[in-house]
Amino acid sequence: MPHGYGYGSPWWHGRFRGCGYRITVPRQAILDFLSRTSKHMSAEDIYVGIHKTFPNVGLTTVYRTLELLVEMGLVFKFDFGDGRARYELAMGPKGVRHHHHLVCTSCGRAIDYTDFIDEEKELLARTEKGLSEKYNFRISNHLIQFYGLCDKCRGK
Amino acid sequence: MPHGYGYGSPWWHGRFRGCGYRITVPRQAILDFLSRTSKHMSAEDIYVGIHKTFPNVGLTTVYRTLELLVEMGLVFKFDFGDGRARYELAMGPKGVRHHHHLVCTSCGRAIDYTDFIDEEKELLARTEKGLSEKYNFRISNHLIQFYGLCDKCRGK
DNA sequence: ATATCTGCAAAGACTTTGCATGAGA
DNA sequence: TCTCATGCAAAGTCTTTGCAGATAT
Repeated sequence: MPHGYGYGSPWWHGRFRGCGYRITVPRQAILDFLSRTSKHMSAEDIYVGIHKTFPNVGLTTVYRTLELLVEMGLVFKFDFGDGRARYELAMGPKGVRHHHHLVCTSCGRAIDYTDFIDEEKELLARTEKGLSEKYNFRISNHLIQFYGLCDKCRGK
Repeated sequence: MPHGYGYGSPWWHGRFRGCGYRITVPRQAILDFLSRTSKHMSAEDIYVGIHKTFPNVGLTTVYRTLELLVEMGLVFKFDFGDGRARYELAMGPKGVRHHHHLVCTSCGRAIDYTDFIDEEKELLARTEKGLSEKYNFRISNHLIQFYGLCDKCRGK
């Protein structure tokens, strides 16, 4: 069981304890919710999504938890240009699912794609190495997004 | 004179008239200001920057003008993760200067880089073509950013 | 002449902060 | 027990909108 998904503690419990962070109901609810979806959720989406089951969890806690998860590297934060941040789990049950986004500039819809990832990975690895050395940066992450009009919005 | 920089009208006058947009003092001031800098400016940076010379130009107009320029494709809008948008001219006097950004996640500083652009261009062209066909998207733009710690922030 | 543009003030939207209470280890 | 986490309310920031007056063509 690669990432510890089973009947015991979720795999991220150790990660929390290692950092001195507490395992609380809201944090479990948020991580559980994110692990059950493959969409890009806003803070409010998450708040609404867990509200039926956990009505006591406030929007503030959602924001604070997401900030923590992003800092821990468990969650990625995206900006699709509509003024609200989107979040998604960095790794799913099947491990890291490397992908990027195709964002419609008209309706804001974002599509995941995984095409060309292998070639891309190779170029990115080289680029990261080169940039790290040239600019003395410690690169930890990258973002690639394509913008355009989705099929539905092209007709307009 | 490739882009019309000289003693006559700036090259973008025609572009404005072609769209039915008027050439006004604030618009000229903002485009002129952006063309004199190579940095990534926030709306307020621009407002402050032109305020000495054009004290009557309000922040609202800066926002409205930037929105227009982005829509026209004359200006790119970026998000470096600190909650305020940054803008830069899409093309300078020497034509399009294709580059991407290296963003420090600690201090927010953004560095332009143009390394690996040629290889990248080729891969991007193929990727764009493939994605356009597969997802029926009309891709018009892309964004690539690397995140990490800059040399100054690595010491901390 | 007239449709567009502008500035000010106010509103809007998302996110963060203060602080007393509650809960995990 | 004792520090960390939470919820609520309020504040903070960036950005957008309404509207009357000004401006470009």
